[in-house]
Amino acid sequence: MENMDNVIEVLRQRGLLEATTSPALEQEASKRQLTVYAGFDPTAESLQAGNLVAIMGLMHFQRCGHKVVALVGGATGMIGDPSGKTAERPLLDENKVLENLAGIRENLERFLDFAHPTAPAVIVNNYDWFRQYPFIDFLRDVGRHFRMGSMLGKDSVRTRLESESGMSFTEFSYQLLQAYDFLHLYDTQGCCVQLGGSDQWGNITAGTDLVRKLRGQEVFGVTLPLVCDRHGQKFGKSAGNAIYLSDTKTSVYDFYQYFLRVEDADVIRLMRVFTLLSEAEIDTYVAEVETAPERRAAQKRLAEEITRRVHGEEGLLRAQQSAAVLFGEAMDGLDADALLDVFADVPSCALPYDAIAGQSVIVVATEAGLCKSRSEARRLIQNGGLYVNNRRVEDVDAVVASAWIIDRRLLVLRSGRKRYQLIRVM
RNA sequence: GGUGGGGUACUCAAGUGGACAACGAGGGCAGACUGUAAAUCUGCUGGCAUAGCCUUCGAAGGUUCGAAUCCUUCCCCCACCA
Repeated sequence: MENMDNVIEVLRQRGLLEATTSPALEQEASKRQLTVYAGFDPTAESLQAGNLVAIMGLMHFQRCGHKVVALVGGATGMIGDPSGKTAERPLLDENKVLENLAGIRENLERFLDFAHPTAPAVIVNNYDWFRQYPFIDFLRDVGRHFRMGSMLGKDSVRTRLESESGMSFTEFSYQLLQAYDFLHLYDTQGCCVQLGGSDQWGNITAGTDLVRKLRGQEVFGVTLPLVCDRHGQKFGKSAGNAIYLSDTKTSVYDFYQYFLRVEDADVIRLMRVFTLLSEAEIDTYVAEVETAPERRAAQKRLAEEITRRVHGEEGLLRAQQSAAVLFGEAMDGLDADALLDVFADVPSCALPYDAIAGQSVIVVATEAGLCKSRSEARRLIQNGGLYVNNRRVEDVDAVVASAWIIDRRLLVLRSGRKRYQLIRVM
């Protein structure tokens, strides 16, 4: 073990511990190497910032010398977890799940060591053990051990039954599937801890109960707090869109910017949760936020740490360069080559020259994807929020002059103070 | 299967024959102020060739000069009963 710290204590210090099923877990954690698992839904080809909490949880376990298993819910993802949701969601099909699995593995490799000599991380897909499990057998082997009383008592079930939309049997069965996951991992991997968000409590205890009944062994559950901003909004959403870990879904630039824009009131807590910085170091940022909040030193460090972790040193550097140019000195002196280089990760699109020069700004902004519709572009200009090459567009009927196109190759559009969209001329 | 209630825009939620592209709230976007922060104030928030036109109120038909509103059938949800 590279690090003999007690993982439960570490989680507690970092504000990552919500609850455990038993205080005995803390003693176990310092006595022996445990195997812990956390589940991830393969709803997209990439995990989201919201998944970072669970990922960090696993990472701390591994750093404290424990074995970690990332379970990708190929089967359960086809069902849909009702926890924390007010409505059933669309079911995934099998091929899509397998596709997504590959992307999720890439995300996780940034945080977990899959080649560790004594405590390697592994990924499993629960579709592998559910695919061939006949329904009747499952009901006889597993279903028998679930009592209606406790199933109906779960928060996730109760709130849904009380809601207007109700709940389908499919969703109701979800807790059996997740409980069986735990049993399966206990049998095959010796897994004795499940990690999850606080909304997973019901599903986790379903698993610990099942293992106790069938194997007579105590296994543990750990829940992590739901990370919200100070307004109670779930972390990891920007304008309603999720922030993804893959640069194909969320550009490195946007990813970096998301963390850079974190409020003062949230930044320290997020640092504890999402970085490995020591408490002493974080303390220096506490002082910074107190005395010189306008420097945004803590935000910069947070964005730096997490972007480096997810996108590597290269990605971080480009995101920082882009930010320096866009929000710092004017871009006037720079030619297209320099700009394109610096803005490699800023959202951009490519359009033919004729689709830009001589076209109205409204059309170009829409074609470039900055605005969803021409009406929206028109409104944006009327509100004084549309910029071309950092110059505000005053006239709704303005036309893009060919002279605006930098080196005949690049046009910089901006909505408001901070949303940029580059157009590369083909 | 029966009875009753319900399905309206991103969400919640008004509207029960014309003044409805549809009140209000939240969210979102933009402007001012700032520190790429928060709070506050202001404007916008279906589409388009924007003083006009087109498409939308679960779906499809119908009545009417005119429907989110009335009728018919169908789909889905909720509650109680069986």
